[in-house]
Amino acid sequence: MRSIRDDRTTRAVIRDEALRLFAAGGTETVTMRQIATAAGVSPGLVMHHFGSKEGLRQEVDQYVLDVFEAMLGELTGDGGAELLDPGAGASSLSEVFARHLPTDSPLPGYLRRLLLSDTDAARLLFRRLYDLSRDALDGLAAAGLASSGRDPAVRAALLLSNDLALFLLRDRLAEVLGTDPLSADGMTRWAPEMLSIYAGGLSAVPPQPHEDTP
Amino acid sequence: MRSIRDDRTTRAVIRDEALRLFAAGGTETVTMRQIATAAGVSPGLVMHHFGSKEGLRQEVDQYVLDVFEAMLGELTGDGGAELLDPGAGASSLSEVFARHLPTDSPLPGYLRRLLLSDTDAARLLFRRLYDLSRDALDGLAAAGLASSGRDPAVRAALLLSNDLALFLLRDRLAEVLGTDPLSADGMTRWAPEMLSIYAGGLSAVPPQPHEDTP
DNA sequence: CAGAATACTATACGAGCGTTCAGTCAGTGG
DNA sequence: CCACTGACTGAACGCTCGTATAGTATTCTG
Repeated sequence: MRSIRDDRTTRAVIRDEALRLFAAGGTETVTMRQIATAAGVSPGLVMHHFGSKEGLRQEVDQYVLDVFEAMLGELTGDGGAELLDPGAGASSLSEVFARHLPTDSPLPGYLRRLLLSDTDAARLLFRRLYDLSRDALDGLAAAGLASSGRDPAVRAALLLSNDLALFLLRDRLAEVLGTDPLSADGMTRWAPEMLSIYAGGLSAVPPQPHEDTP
Repeated sequence: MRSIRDDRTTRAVIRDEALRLFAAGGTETVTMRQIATAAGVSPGLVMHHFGSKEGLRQEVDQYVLDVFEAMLGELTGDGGAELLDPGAGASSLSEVFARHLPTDSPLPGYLRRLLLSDTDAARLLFRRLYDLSRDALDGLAAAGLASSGRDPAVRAALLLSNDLALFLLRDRLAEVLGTDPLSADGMTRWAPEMLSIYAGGLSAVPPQPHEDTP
């Protein structure tokens, strides 16, 4: 599967193919032989580089975690002030990720499986995201842009949960809406609706969309 | 694993144990031998009753779908008028399911795996839920309790997605909140926060909780 | 350029998988 | 009482899995 003019090392190619296959089918279902074939090498070489299937899985895990952590790093520090500002750029985790990742990136799919797996990596990642959500809510509350609610812990969890649902149900949502919600087009449909509810609840009448930026 | 005084047929016991194991570990990971052992029978008997592992899987699928469909049936027809009424009973799918299922029921877990699997059963079920969500939103809009939003299709999908997130992220949410969000206690924390946002957005100051019903 | 290290392949092994099959046992109708 | 049927067992089959190992190419290094 290696295309001509591929600067990655063979080791990186194997890791990337494993990531892609794991994201599509889960780590249990994908076999070492499938990974080897996809990478264009022998099964033995996969063992040579990663020691075992578990070793490969852990390395892919760490790789994905590092990529997301780098993205998350961009969000930290601004206290989530971008949220609730329809004119500004990022307004949610999903949006940030969607902007930084190509549409066909296997990372969202891998993240989905990782988050739902019963592993320490999943727990750590979710805790990290939750803390981020709490900080963002605190920032919004301090700026007077939102209330922390009666139960701030639950409210932060709820906001995070709503956001992650876009990831988890991506395929199902794409089917009923006819648009991938993580694509650019999908985001322009999804984000205003979400922001409208967050701004004024379900009863509020949303403003008319404007075609051009004034 | 069969307890004394078990009125179920052996076939039903196998089906139930398979459901429990499938919910916990996924259909791919669980082996016929594990199922047989859990049901207290030989592997051959599982084959005898269900023909193949795939046959067993399909029967469990259908069984779970039937149970959920029965619950969904209770919701149909009222147009979702219960929603947004903090005093009334059901206000979301999650709440209905949580009320009808024991805390340790394997069904939510099975539903989670089913919904995220790339199967026709998953597509059909999600479509069914989505239609239900659209009907509920229409009902709310007709009753003047909510706006359909700028993009009703997206708004209905968003409400459904938020609701299902509770199912999908149940374990992770329980970890950070210290309460299972699908338990009775968890619901009394979660629901008011959700309703508050739906009623007035993030900025609205929530009313103080009242200990007794006046 | 020799030699060591590393990249890589081919083959094989044992374990565990879904499935098959011959046979035992209990109940049932004629 | 016999023949038949469905429930059920236990051993075995063929296959695929992850992994080990021996050996060959390639690259690095002094």
